[in-house]
Amino acid sequence: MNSQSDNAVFQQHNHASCIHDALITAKKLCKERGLRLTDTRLRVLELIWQSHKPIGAYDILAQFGQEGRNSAPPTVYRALEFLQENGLVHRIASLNAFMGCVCPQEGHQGGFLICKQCKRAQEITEDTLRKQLLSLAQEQDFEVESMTLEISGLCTTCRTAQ
Amino acid sequence: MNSQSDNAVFQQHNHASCIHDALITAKKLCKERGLRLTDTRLRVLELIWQSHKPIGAYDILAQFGQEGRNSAPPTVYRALEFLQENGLVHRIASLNAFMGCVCPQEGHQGGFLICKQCKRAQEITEDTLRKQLLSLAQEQDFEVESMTLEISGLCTTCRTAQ
DNA sequence: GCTCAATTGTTATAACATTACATTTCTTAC
DNA sequence: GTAAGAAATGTAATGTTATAACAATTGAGC
Ligand SMILES: [Zn+2]
Ligand SMILES: [Zn+2]
Ligand SMILES: [Zn+2]
Ligand SMILES: [Zn+2]
Repeated sequence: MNSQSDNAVFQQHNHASCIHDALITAKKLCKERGLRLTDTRLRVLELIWQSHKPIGAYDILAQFGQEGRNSAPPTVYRALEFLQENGLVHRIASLNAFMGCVCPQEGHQGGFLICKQCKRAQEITEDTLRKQLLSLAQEQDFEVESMTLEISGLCTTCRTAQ
Repeated sequence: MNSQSDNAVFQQHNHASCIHDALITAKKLCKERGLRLTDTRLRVLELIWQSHKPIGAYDILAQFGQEGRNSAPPTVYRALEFLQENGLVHRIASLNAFMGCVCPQEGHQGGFLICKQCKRAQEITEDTLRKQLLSLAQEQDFEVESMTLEISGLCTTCRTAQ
Protein backbone atom coordinates (compact mmCIF):
# COMPACT_ATOMS: atom_id res chain seq x y z
CA MET A 1 0.00 0.00 0.00
CA ASN A 2 1.37 3.41 -0.88
CA SER A 3 0.20 6.64 0.62
CA GLN A 4 -2.01 7.30 -2.38
CA SER A 5 -4.13 4.25 -1.80
CA ASP A 6 -4.11 4.77 1.95
CA ASN A 7 -5.50 8.17 1.41
CA ALA A 8 -8.17 6.82 -0.91
CA VAL A 9 -9.23 4.52 1.87
CA PHE A 10 -9.25 7.41 4.28
CA GLN A 11 -11.09 9.80 2.03
CA GLN A 12 -13.74 7.77 0.39
CA HIS A 13 -14.94 4.24 0.48
CA ASN A 14 -18.23 2.48 0.45
CA HIS A 15 -19.27 3.95 3.70
CA ALA A 16 -22.61 2.16 3.84
CA SER A 17 -20.87 -1.17 3.71
CA CYS A 18 -18.24 0.00 6.15
CA ILE A 19 -20.97 0.82 8.67
CA HIS A 20 -22.73 -2.41 7.94
CA ASP A 21 -19.60 -4.47 8.39
CA ALA A 22 -18.74 -2.78 11.64
CA LEU A 23 -22.16 -3.55 13.05
CA ILE A 24 -22.05 -7.14 11.91
CA THR A 25 -18.66 -7.56 13.52
CA ALA A 26 -19.88 -5.96 16.72
CA LYS A 27 -22.87 -8.25 16.90
CA LYS A 28 -20.67 -11.24 16.29
CA LEU A 29 -18.15 -10.26 18.94
CA CYS A 30 -20.82 -9.56 21.53
CA LYS A 31 -22.49 -12.87 20.83
CA GLU A 32 -19.20 -14.70 21.18
CA ARG A 33 -18.47 -13.00 24.47
CA GLY A 34 -21.95 -13.24 25.92
CA LEU A 35 -22.41 -9.48 25.93
CA ARG A 36 -25.74 -7.77 25.44
CA LEU A 37 -25.57 -5.41 22.51
CA THR A 38 -28.87 -3.76 23.33
CA ASP A 39 -30.90 -1.43 21.12
CA THR A 40 -29.43 1.67 22.70
CA ARG A 41 -25.87 0.42 22.48
CA LEU A 42 -26.29 -0.72 18.91
CA ARG A 43 -27.81 2.59 17.87
CA VAL A 44 -25.00 4.55 19.52
CA LEU A 45 -22.46 2.42 17.73
CA GLU A 46 -24.29 2.93 14.45
CA LEU A 47 -24.40 6.70 14.88
CA ILE A 48 -20.70 6.73 15.64
CA TRP A 49 -19.92 4.83 12.47
CA GLN A 50 -22.31 6.91 10.39
CA SER A 51 -20.72 10.15 11.44
CA HIS A 52 -17.46 9.19 9.81
CA LYS A 53 -15.72 11.67 12.08
CA PRO A 54 -15.10 11.70 15.78
CA ILE A 55 -18.49 12.44 17.29
CA GLY A 56 -19.32 13.92 20.69
CA ALA A 57 -21.61 12.36 23.28
CA TYR A 58 -23.99 15.29 23.04
CA ASP A 59 -24.16 14.99 19.26
CA ILE A 60 -25.31 11.43 19.76
CA LEU A 61 -27.77 12.63 22.36
CA ALA A 62 -29.14 15.21 19.91
CA GLN A 63 -29.66 12.48 17.31
CA PHE A 64 -31.51 10.43 19.88
CA GLY A 65 -33.72 13.43 20.48
CA GLN A 66 -34.54 13.74 16.78
CA GLU A 67 -35.42 10.07 16.69
CA GLY A 68 -37.99 10.49 19.42
CA ARG A 69 -35.97 8.75 22.07
CA ASN A 70 -36.23 10.99 25.08
CA SER A 71 -32.83 10.33 26.50
CA ALA A 72 -30.62 12.07 28.99
CA PRO A 73 -26.82 12.14 29.06
CA PRO A 74 -26.36 9.01 31.17
CA THR A 75 -28.06 6.91 28.53
CA VAL A 76 -25.45 7.85 25.99
CA TYR A 77 -22.51 7.79 28.35
CA ARG A 78 -23.44 4.33 29.57
CA ALA A 79 -23.60 3.00 26.06
CA LEU A 80 -20.28 4.63 25.26
CA GLU A 81 -18.77 3.09 28.36
CA PHE A 82 -19.94 -0.34 27.31
CA LEU A 83 -18.65 0.09 23.78
CA GLN A 84 -15.28 1.35 24.98
CA GLU A 85 -14.85 -1.38 27.56
CA ASN A 86 -15.44 -3.95 24.90
CA GLY A 87 -13.11 -2.38 22.38
CA LEU A 88 -15.77 -1.34 19.89
CA VAL A 89 -15.10 2.37 20.09
CA HIS A 90 -12.26 4.61 21.13
CA ARG A 91 -12.45 7.89 22.98
CA ILE A 92 -10.26 10.63 21.58
CA ALA A 93 -9.22 12.61 24.63
CA SER A 94 -8.00 15.67 22.78
CA LEU A 95 -11.40 16.07 21.11
CA ASN A 96 -13.78 14.74 23.76
CA ALA A 97 -15.16 12.59 21.00
CA PHE A 98 -15.60 8.99 19.94
CA MET A 99 -14.69 6.87 16.94
CA GLY A 100 -15.54 3.33 15.94
CA CYS A 101 -12.59 0.99 16.22
CA VAL A 102 -11.44 -0.45 12.92
CA CYS A 103 -9.97 -3.53 14.56
CA PRO A 104 -12.17 -4.26 17.54
CA GLN A 105 -10.55 -6.34 20.20
CA GLU A 106 -10.62 -6.05 23.94
CA GLY A 107 -7.72 -4.23 25.50
CA HIS A 108 -6.41 -2.85 22.25
CA GLN A 109 -5.51 0.83 22.44
CA GLY A 110 -5.97 2.96 19.38
CA GLY A 111 -3.85 5.73 18.03
CA PHE A 112 -5.15 8.41 15.70
CA LEU A 113 -4.14 10.84 13.02
CA ILE A 114 -6.55 13.73 13.39
CA CYS A 115 -6.97 16.32 10.65
CA LYS A 116 -7.54 19.79 12.06
CA GLN A 117 -9.22 20.94 8.90
CA CYS A 118 -11.62 18.26 7.73
CA LYS A 119 -11.95 16.91 11.29
CA ARG A 120 -11.59 13.34 10.17
CA ALA A 121 -9.54 10.91 12.16
CA GLN A 122 -7.72 7.87 10.88
CA GLU A 123 -6.89 5.06 13.23
CA ILE A 124 -3.29 3.91 13.36
CA THR A 125 -3.29 0.15 13.28
CA GLU A 126 0.47 -0.11 13.03
CA ASP A 127 1.67 -2.02 16.05
CA THR A 128 5.45 -1.66 15.98
CA LEU A 129 5.43 1.74 17.57
CA ARG A 130 3.05 0.66 20.27
CA LYS A 131 5.46 -2.08 21.23
CA GLN A 132 8.31 0.40 21.29
CA LEU A 133 6.31 2.67 23.53
CA LEU A 134 5.71 -0.27 25.83
CA SER A 135 9.40 -1.02 26.04
CA LEU A 136 10.17 2.63 26.62
CA ALA A 137 7.81 2.59 29.57
CA GLN A 138 9.32 -0.64 30.83
CA GLU A 139 12.76 0.92 30.77
CA GLN A 140 11.37 3.48 33.20
CA ASP A 141 9.99 0.65 35.29
CA PHE A 142 6.47 1.75 34.49
CA GLU A 143 3.61 -0.73 34.14
CA VAL A 144 1.44 0.31 31.21
CA GLU A 145 -2.31 -0.02 31.37
CA SER A 146 -3.43 2.17 28.53
CA MET A 147 -2.06 4.56 25.95
CA THR A 148 -3.38 7.70 24.39
CA LEU A 149 -1.73 8.56 21.11
CA GLU A 150 -3.29 11.38 19.14
CA ILE A 151 -1.45 13.10 16.34
CA SER A 152 -3.00 16.30 15.09
CA GLY A 153 -2.25 17.97 11.78
CA LEU A 154 -3.31 18.00 8.14
CA CYS A 155 -4.32 15.01 6.06
CA THR A 156 -3.16 14.62 2.47
CA THR A 157 -6.30 15.97 0.92
CA CYS A 158 -6.46 19.06 3.06
CA ARG A 159 -2.79 19.76 2.61
CA THR A 160 -2.77 19.42 -1.15
CA ALA A 161 -5.94 21.48 -1.38
CA GLN A 162 -4.16 24.47 0.08
CA MET B 1 20.97 6.15 34.36
CA ASN B 2 19.24 3.03 35.51
CA SER B 3 15.60 2.81 36.41
CA GLN B 4 16.44 3.02 40.09
CA SER B 5 17.92 6.47 39.78
CA ASP B 6 15.21 7.56 37.34
CA ASN B 7 12.66 6.59 39.89
CA ALA B 8 14.49 8.47 42.58
CA VAL B 9 14.26 11.54 40.43
CA PHE B 10 10.60 10.90 39.87
CA GLN B 11 9.74 10.19 43.46
CA GLN B 12 11.67 12.67 45.48
CA HIS B 13 14.05 15.45 44.79
CA ASN B 14 14.66 18.90 46.13
CA HIS B 15 11.34 20.17 45.01
CA ALA B 16 11.89 23.70 46.24
CA SER B 17 14.92 24.03 44.01
CA CYS B 18 13.12 22.32 41.16
CA ILE B 19 10.34 24.93 41.34
CA HIS B 20 12.88 27.69 41.68
CA ASP B 21 14.90 26.52 38.70
CA ALA B 22 11.82 26.20 36.55
CA LEU B 23 10.78 29.76 37.31
CA ILE B 24 14.26 31.11 36.70
CA THR B 25 14.36 29.34 33.36
CA ALA B 26 10.92 30.63 32.45
CA LYS B 27 11.90 34.20 33.24
CA LYS B 28 15.06 33.85 31.23
CA LEU B 29 13.25 32.38 28.23
CA CYS B 30 10.58 35.04 28.28
CA LYS B 31 13.16 37.78 28.51
CA GLU B 32 15.08 36.32 25.59
CA ARG B 33 11.95 36.12 23.49
CA GLY B 34 10.51 39.46 24.51
CA LEU B 35 7.50 37.86 26.18
CA ARG B 36 5.73 39.33 29.17
CA LEU B 37 5.72 36.89 32.03
CA THR B 38 3.25 38.88 34.08
CA ASP B 39 2.34 38.39 37.72
CA THR B 40 -0.66 36.24 36.90
CA ARG B 41 1.23 34.09 34.45
CA LEU B 42 4.16 33.66 36.78
CA ARG B 43 1.91 32.71 39.67
CA VAL B 44 0.03 30.17 37.57
CA LEU B 45 3.32 28.64 36.49
CA GLU B 46 4.51 28.56 40.08
CA LEU B 47 1.35 26.83 41.29
CA ILE B 48 1.69 24.27 38.53
CA TRP B 49 5.23 23.48 39.57
CA GLN B 50 4.37 23.45 43.25
CA SER B 51 1.61 20.93 42.79
CA HIS B 52 4.04 18.29 41.61
CA LYS B 53 1.17 16.53 39.92
CA PRO B 54 -0.93 17.45 36.95
CA ILE B 55 -3.18 20.24 38.22
CA GLY B 56 -6.55 21.39 36.90
CA ALA B 57 -7.42 24.91 35.85
CA TYR B 58 -10.06 25.13 38.54
CA ASP B 59 -7.59 24.01 41.20
CA ILE B 60 -5.42 26.93 40.20
CA LEU B 61 -8.46 29.15 40.31
CA ALA B 62 -9.25 27.95 43.83
CA GLN B 63 -5.71 28.79 44.93
CA PHE B 64 -6.12 32.24 43.48
CA GLY B 65 -9.27 32.59 45.54
CA GLN B 66 -7.43 31.67 48.73
CA GLU B 67 -4.79 34.22 47.93
CA GLY B 68 -7.33 36.99 47.71
CA ARG B 69 -7.19 37.35 43.97
CA ASN B 70 -10.78 37.48 42.86
CA SER B 71 -10.35 35.78 39.55
CA ALA B 72 -12.67 34.13 37.10
CA PRO B 73 -11.92 31.17 34.82
CA PRO B 74 -10.71 33.26 31.85
CA THR B 75 -7.89 34.68 33.94
CA VAL B 76 -6.48 31.24 34.54
CA TYR B 77 -7.19 29.87 31.09
CA ARG B 78 -5.51 32.85 29.47
CA ALA B 79 -2.40 32.36 31.54
CA LEU B 80 -2.43 28.66 30.73
CA GLU B 81 -2.79 29.44 27.05
CA PHE B 82 0.21 31.74 27.19
CA LEU B 83 2.29 29.20 29.06
CA GLN B 84 1.37 26.42 26.67
CA GLU B 85 1.99 28.46 23.55
CA ASN B 86 5.42 29.27 24.80
CA GLY B 87 6.26 25.74 25.76
CA LEU B 88 6.38 26.30 29.51
CA VAL B 89 3.57 23.93 30.39
CA HIS B 90 1.85 20.97 28.79
CA ARG B 91 -1.81 20.12 28.88
CA ILE B 92 -2.58 16.47 29.57
CA ALA B 93 -5.72 15.79 27.58
CA SER B 94 -6.65 12.55 29.29
CA LEU B 95 -6.70 14.33 32.66
CA ASN B 96 -7.79 17.84 31.71
CA ALA B 97 -4.80 18.99 33.68
CA PHE B 98 -1.51 20.81 33.31
CA MET B 99 2.13 20.08 34.07
CA GLY B 100 5.24 22.18 33.92
CA CYS B 101 7.53 21.26 31.05
CA VAL B 102 10.88 19.89 32.14
CA CYS B 103 12.58 20.98 28.95
CA PRO B 104 10.83 24.17 27.90
CA GLN B 105 11.20 25.01 24.26
CA GLU B 106 8.71 26.34 21.79
CA GLY B 107 7.01 23.77 19.64
CA HIS B 108 8.19 20.79 21.64
CA GLN B 109 5.45 18.28 22.38
CA GLY B 110 5.56 16.37 25.60
CA GLY B 111 4.72 12.79 26.31
CA PHE B 112 3.81 11.51 29.75
CA LEU B 113 3.81 8.45 31.94
CA ILE B 114 0.85 8.93 34.23
CA CYS B 115 0.42 6.88 37.39
CA LYS B 116 -3.20 6.02 38.08
CA GLN B 117 -2.54 5.53 41.75
CA CYS B 118 -0.33 8.33 43.00
CA LYS B 119 -1.50 10.61 40.17
CA ARG B 120 1.98 11.79 39.39
CA ALA B 121 3.08 12.23 35.82
CA GLN B 122 6.56 11.93 34.48
CA GLU B 123 7.48 13.65 31.27
CA ILE B 124 9.07 11.55 28.57
CA THR B 125 12.01 13.46 27.22
CA GLU B 126 13.16 10.64 24.99
CA ASP B 127 13.07 11.89 21.45
CA THR B 128 13.66 8.83 19.31
CA LEU B 129 10.10 7.64 19.51
CA ARG B 130 8.76 11.04 18.70
CA LYS B 131 10.78 11.02 15.53
CA GLN B 132 9.47 7.58 14.69
CA LEU B 133 5.93 8.76 15.20
CA LEU B 134 6.65 11.63 12.85
CA SER B 135 7.92 9.30 10.17
CA LEU B 136 4.95 7.00 10.68
CA ALA B 137 2.66 9.95 10.04
CA GLN B 138 4.71 10.96 7.02
CA GLU B 139 4.31 7.49 5.56
CA GLN B 140 0.59 8.13 5.66
CA ASP B 141 1.18 11.47 3.98
CA PHE B 142 0.04 13.28 7.08
CA GLU B 143 1.52 16.61 8.13
CA VAL B 144 2.01 16.61 11.88
CA GLU B 145 1.35 19.70 13.91
CA SER B 146 1.17 18.33 17.42
CA MET B 147 1.19 15.05 19.28
CA THR B 148 -0.53 13.83 22.37
CA LEU B 149 1.19 10.86 23.96
CA GLU B 150 -0.12 9.83 27.35
CA ILE B 151 0.67 6.47 28.86
CA SER B 152 -1.35 5.51 31.89
CA GLY B 153 -0.46 2.81 34.40
CA LEU B 154 1.49 2.26 37.59
CA CYS B 155 4.81 3.80 38.50
CA THR B 156 7.54 1.76 40.17
CA THR B 157 6.75 2.89 43.67
CA CYS B 158 3.06 2.19 43.45
CA ARG B 159 3.61 -1.16 41.80
CA THR B 160 6.17 -2.39 44.32
CA ALA B 161 4.02 -1.10 47.16
CA GLN B 162 1.26 -3.49 46.20
C1' DG C 1 1.55 62.72 28.34
C1' DC C 2 -0.66 60.37 24.30
C1' DT C 3 -1.82 56.38 21.62
C1' DC C 4 -2.37 51.84 20.56
C1' DA C 5 -1.93 47.20 21.71
C1' DA C 6 -1.75 43.77 25.14
C1' DT C 7 -3.54 42.18 29.28
C1' DT C 8 -6.92 41.54 32.73
C1' DG C 9 -11.74 41.92 34.80
C1' DT C 10 -16.48 40.55 34.63
C1' DT C 11 -20.64 38.25 33.44
C1' DA C 12 -22.72 34.87 31.30
C1' DT C 13 -22.99 30.63 29.01
C1' DA C 14 -21.39 26.58 26.48
C1' DA C 15 -19.69 21.93 26.45
C1' DC C 16 -18.67 17.70 28.64
C1' DA C 17 -19.56 14.28 32.29
C1' DT C 18 -21.30 12.05 36.65
C1' DT C 19 -24.17 11.04 40.92
C1' DA C 20 -28.06 9.13 42.94
C1' DC C 21 -32.06 6.88 42.96
C1' DA C 22 -36.37 5.04 40.75
C1' DT C 23 -38.10 1.89 37.22
C1' DT C 24 -38.00 -1.50 33.82
C1' DT C 25 -36.26 -5.51 31.49
C1' DC C 26 -33.80 -9.69 31.24
C1' DT C 27 -32.01 -14.10 33.06
C1' DT C 28 -31.95 -17.95 35.89
C1' DA C 29 -33.61 -21.17 39.14
C1' DC C 30 -37.38 -23.33 40.91
C1' DG D 1 -44.82 -20.00 34.46
C1' DT D 2 -43.31 -17.45 38.19
C1' DA D 3 -40.43 -15.44 41.70
C1' DA D 4 -35.92 -13.44 42.76
C1' DG D 5 -31.99 -11.13 41.60
C1' DA D 6 -29.08 -8.90 38.28
C1' DA D 7 -28.50 -5.88 34.49
C1' DA D 8 -29.95 -2.10 31.97
C1' DT D 9 -32.42 2.15 31.45
C1' DG D 10 -35.06 6.41 32.90
C1' DT D 11 -34.94 10.72 35.26
C1' DA D 12 -33.55 14.83 37.75
C1' DA D 13 -30.11 17.22 39.49
C1' DT D 14 -25.54 18.62 39.69
C1' DG D 15 -20.55 18.70 38.90
C1' DT D 16 -16.60 19.85 36.01
C1' DT D 17 -14.11 21.99 32.31
C1' DA D 18 -13.81 25.70 28.94
C1' DT D 19 -15.11 29.77 26.10
C1' DA D 20 -17.61 34.07 24.30
C1' DA D 21 -18.28 38.85 24.52
C1' DC D 22 -17.37 43.19 26.01
C1' DA D 23 -15.54 46.58 29.47
C1' DA D 24 -11.67 48.38 32.02
C1' DT D 25 -6.91 48.67 32.94
C1' DT D 26 -2.12 48.54 32.14
C1' DG D 27 2.20 49.01 29.72
C1' DA D 28 5.45 50.05 25.81
C1' DG D 29 6.83 53.17 22.32
C1' DC D 30 6.51 57.61 20.47
ZN1 LIG E 1 -8.88 0.40 17.44
ZN1 LIG F 1 -8.24 16.78 6.31
ZN1 LIG G 1 8.04 19.19 27.76
ZN1 LIG H 1 2.41 5.94 41.40
